[in-house]
Amino acid sequence: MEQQQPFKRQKHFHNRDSNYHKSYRPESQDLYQERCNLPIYSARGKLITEIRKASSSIVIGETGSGKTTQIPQGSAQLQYLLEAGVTKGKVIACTQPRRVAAISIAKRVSAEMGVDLGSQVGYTVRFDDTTSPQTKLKFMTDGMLLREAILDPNLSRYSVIILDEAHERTVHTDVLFGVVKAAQRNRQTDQKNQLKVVFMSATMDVDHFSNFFNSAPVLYVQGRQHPIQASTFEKFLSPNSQERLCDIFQLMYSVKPQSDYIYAALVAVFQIHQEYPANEDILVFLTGQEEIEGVLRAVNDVSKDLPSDVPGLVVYRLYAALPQAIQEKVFQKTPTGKRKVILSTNIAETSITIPGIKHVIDTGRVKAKSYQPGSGVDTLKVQWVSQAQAWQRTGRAGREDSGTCWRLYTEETFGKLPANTIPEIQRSNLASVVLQMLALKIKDVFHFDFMDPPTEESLKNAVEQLKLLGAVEDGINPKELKLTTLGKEMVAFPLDPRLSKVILAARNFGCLEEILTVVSLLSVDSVLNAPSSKREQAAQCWKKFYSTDGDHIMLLTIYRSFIAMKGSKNWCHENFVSLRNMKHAVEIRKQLKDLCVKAQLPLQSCGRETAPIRKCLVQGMFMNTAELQVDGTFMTLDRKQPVTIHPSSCLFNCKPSYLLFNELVQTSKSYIRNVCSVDSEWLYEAAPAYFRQRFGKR
DNA sequence: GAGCACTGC
Repeated sequence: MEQQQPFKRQKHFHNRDSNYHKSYRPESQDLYQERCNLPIYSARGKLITEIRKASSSIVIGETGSGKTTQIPQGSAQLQYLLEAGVTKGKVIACTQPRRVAAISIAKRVSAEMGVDLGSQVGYTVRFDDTTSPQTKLKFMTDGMLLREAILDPNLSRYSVIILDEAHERTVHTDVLFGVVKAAQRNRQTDQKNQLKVVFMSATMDVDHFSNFFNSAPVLYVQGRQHPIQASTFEKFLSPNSQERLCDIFQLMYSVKPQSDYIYAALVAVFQIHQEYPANEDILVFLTGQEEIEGVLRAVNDVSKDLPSDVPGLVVYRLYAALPQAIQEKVFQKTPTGKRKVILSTNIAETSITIPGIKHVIDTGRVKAKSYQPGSGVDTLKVQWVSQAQAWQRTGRAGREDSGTCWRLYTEETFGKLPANTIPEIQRSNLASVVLQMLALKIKDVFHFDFMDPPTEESLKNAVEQLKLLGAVEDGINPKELKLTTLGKEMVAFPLDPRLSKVILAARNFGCLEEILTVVSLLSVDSVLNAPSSKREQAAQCWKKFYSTDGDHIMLLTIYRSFIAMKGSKNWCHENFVSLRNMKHAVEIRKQLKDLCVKAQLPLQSCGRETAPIRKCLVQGMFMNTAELQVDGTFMTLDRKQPVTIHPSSCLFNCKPSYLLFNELVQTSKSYIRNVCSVDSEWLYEAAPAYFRQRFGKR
């Protein structure tokens, strides 16, 4: 029996971390028993032996199989055995796509091993590092490991690298795939310095993974215990009670296509409500804030008219922009005799786990951003989910017990959905990725060993943008690229390269203090946030922050007021400013400021002047500019695309001759957000060649 | 006159 160690409470700046741990804080005396009950526990020894034999291996197992906590621990014990010989002094890294996961798993594993968090077991995430020189097992975000790789491309501190949740295919994990493969190859010749790699994933794309990793052996971990029975529903037909006693997971498809998935979701909620015991909670997947607010009203309206003998409903919303306190309500215990209904975006797919969900309603839709390298515009559209995503949603029901999942589309439709979601790297702007790759000494980015390569056009676009910024130039070999002095400086900042350039340009305009604030606020979700019921009042209130120079100056005013009010929660509340996002901006600003000090940039202020700030923004964002037309509309300078100032901007209804914008997103129209007015002279000064070539001499 | 999903350094 192992030693028990109570959980140490760690203080985090982000209070957003707290709710995720709620479902993950078992009593320590139950810990050992809980571990023994994990599907993986009995097979653990055998798995570790297999992992020990192969230089790379792939572990496949569903969420809840225990692989995330048990494999790193098993590897750590293996490490102790090997300590004397092969891997002395080296560390085992285990990466996660999300910081909350890295933190809570580190806490869990240190408790299971009976050691203090921060001693042999620790975690490293942005703004928070609990590791120490004794740390042997380190949980971290994938982005953090990628950052470390820039300083040490062979990852020589590590003996084993475990990439967990590899099926999620974040940009960071995808780049790491190639990086660890290269590091492993480079370290192969030295017997005492070899790197072992373990990829852990849910059951998808097994062959694809194994092919990429030189036919690495695939090890399976048993997952869900409930057999799944699929059937269809006509008019929300309920399965009979006899079947339900058989511990079978019911998967239901719609017989006919649903023309209105929102209406169908509403009907499904009330059908389940009438057919199933009131203590069984429902989770509904919808696409966005507005949709969720609408369904919330509708459910509440309908439930008012329910007969008095039908149990009541308690409806909760769940989406990322929702204030923390309201998000946490989904964890509240439902009053006896009432049913909990949660209306959620795909935040509940992976990021937040709500215990006790018995029924999932899947509309089959998701709102997703897509990027076309040709157009340079991001679009935000409601799309069909992939089959893998549908299964992920299904898996949110019946985690402790059997459950049901209602797919509001036909089995035929499901069959036609793409098997997997397109990896993020194939639908993102790669400027930042390419800059990082060059810093990792990957000179030929076009032939990098990607598991699923992005299009050549997309890579070319990124290189083009970096050249425009003066970060990258052609090497001696025409196929190879190299970083310029400026490019090397830009790599230090965890920002979009355009914003890194803006920060570095501030040294020439004497306004780094202001630029740090503006860039930090541009890096977080909108700090202006109001509940829909108080929209008018909020809009009126925000007018006192407005600037005729634009949103960037408005953001600066908000930040200054926030600091003057000493970060007062009340002030935020009264002014409809998001305290959570402001705190996040403060944290980012501190990190950026530290990096500036390291880079020896002078921390100067331009006082009340705004021109230096706007000139400085132009240095990095000159390609994101629009010109006023004779008819009063705006047109982007580079692609001559008609755009509209977003109504949330303080320059909405204003007509400056030239505008700089931070974002162009197509929803119902092509909107530019976060805009400020600039002088045409500044544009030519910032990028003479670019403007001369494109628009001719004035 | 619109309403932006999610994550990360």
